[in-house]
Amino acid sequence: MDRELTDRQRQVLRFIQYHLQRHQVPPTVREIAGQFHFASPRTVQDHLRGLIRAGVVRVRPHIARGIELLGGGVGIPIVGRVPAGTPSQPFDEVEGYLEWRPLSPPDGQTFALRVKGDSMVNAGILDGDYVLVRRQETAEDKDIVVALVDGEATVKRLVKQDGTSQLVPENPSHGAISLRHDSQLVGKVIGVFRRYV
Amino acid sequence: MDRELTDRQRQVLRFIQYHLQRHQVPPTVREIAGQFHFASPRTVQDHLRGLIRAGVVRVRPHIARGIELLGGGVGIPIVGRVPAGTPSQPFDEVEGYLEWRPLSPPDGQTFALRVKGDSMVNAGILDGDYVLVRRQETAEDKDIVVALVDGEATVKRLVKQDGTSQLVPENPSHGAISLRHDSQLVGKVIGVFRRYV
DNA sequence: TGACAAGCCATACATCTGTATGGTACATCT
DNA sequence: AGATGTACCATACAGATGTATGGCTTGTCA
Repeated sequence: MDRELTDRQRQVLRFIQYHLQRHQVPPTVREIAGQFHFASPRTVQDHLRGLIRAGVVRVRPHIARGIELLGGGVGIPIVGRVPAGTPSQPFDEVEGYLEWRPLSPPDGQTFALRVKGDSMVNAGILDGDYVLVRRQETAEDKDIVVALVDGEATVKRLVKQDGTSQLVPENPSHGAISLRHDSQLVGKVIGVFRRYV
Repeated sequence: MDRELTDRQRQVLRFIQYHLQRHQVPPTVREIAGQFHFASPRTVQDHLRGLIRAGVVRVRPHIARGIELLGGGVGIPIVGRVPAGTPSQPFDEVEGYLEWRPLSPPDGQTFALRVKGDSMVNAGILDGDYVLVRRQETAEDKDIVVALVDGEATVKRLVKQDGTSQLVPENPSHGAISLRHDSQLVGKVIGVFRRYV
């Protein structure tokens, strides 16, 4: 698997990406056929098989609109060079797609949490930011984690030293909290998202 | 339209959101019925009609999996209280869904850019972060913007004062750049995304 | 008490949809 | 010359799917 895509296959893949962005659902086999003026659904099957072999797509069998994109493509295009002039099709300078579906595999173990307070400002996590958290009960030294302290969820950096664990803020005006047995680790912060109104 | 949702309707909506996150596609009418142990697809139709009247959902007629969420819901669930115990069904404590589809309407005016340098650290934008940019040629005072300076894209805060415009970094060790006519404003930063490996 | 809405059920049907069978045309590589 | 792979076509079919018709029950509100 993971072979090169042919031109046609790339076109089909692009259309699937486009359809997903536009309609929130992948196209049916016949909708793809319609787009490319294929007279037979079989033709689409062939191309899909190619995409599957290349490892960029999965198809849930016997399920309507069962095409799933594996490599991403649902999101915001990441441009390499910023085109100065016309805001035309960015379709070509695109380096990839920024998305967080791969951050959230279909296991329900990823969630978002709104940050309260400024204890992590020096790590670039501000009040009101969203942190993306993957649920797990252990973490490495220096990981940024979410822990339950006195029933409240806090975001801190985990520092393991001499057999003890501490929740260390990234703000000189806050103190560290030693991770006691009653403080429970909820998960690891795998991303930060901030939105300007 | 835009009336209150009933409890049942809210549950159905939650399930649609959950299904979208999990499978990249909305559920079929019968998949919803299965989830709630409805014996008849008609029951789902009733609830869908309610959701349509409430304005939170659109249904593309006669199209498989034609349910479209209007208010968002494709993304990572934002939890209110962090459940300490079992990572069970997430779809009840969910406050909303973190997503950036609303940031990127299908007009191709939004793109992402990888930040180089630390000139905006004090605004919580670090080296390697992605900024989400909406293309526009003007911006307000205090907006964080992307501008082309000497052919390079930079992220700075725009400060308008006494009829002049300046690109001001959020880092004391960097200097401001006056926005000359040959420096071109590319767009406004509407979001920041950072991913921890 | 009666109107009304919410929530549910049973059944039916045309069409949509994934998938299979069995082909043709045209390049490329051996 | 033969094998191989890509790209396409015609047709068929079982099951999935949206949707309609016609009900039933329960609680609410006037």
